[in-house]
Amino acid sequence: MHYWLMKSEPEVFGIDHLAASPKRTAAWDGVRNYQVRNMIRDQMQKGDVALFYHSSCAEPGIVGSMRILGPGYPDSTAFQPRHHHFDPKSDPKKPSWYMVDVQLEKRFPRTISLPELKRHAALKSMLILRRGNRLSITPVTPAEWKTILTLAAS
DNA sequence: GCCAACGTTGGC
DNA sequence: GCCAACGTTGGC
Repeated sequence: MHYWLMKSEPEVFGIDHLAASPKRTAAWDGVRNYQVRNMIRDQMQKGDVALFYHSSCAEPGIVGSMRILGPGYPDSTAFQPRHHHFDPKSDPKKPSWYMVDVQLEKRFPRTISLPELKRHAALKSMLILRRGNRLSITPVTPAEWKTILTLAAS
């Protein structure tokens, strides 16, 4: 079992969108970075859990938690010419990109903001806080996960 | 809107 | 394989 943090812009796909999806479930598609692709394709599995992070918005921070419903599978949006995530170089017989199904577990009662994350010594190694980090999915340690759930409930 | 940081592309 | 140019991310 792995712990993850997954970033999304709330205006594009935020926690409200996931909450409003059928069964609070959606495909996390559109990943177009090889490091992130590798994590989805090679590591994600049913039973993993993930934090939902809002980026590029008024209050960046962690807003909830999700379940990973199964292993990664080919990202079909890469094959659709009119889709804005279309990638003509992705061959359906040898897909370049992968996505994963996620289900909203909990919307936190408050946003754990980026400045708050930075304040906690226990979180100082989080990859999301590393300068220049641009990966939309990053692994989280069990200790970080626990700390964040505690903060969310406080 | 600015800009630092990083990934990708493509000429050589 | 090098590396400059370019595009994207994301906080501020």
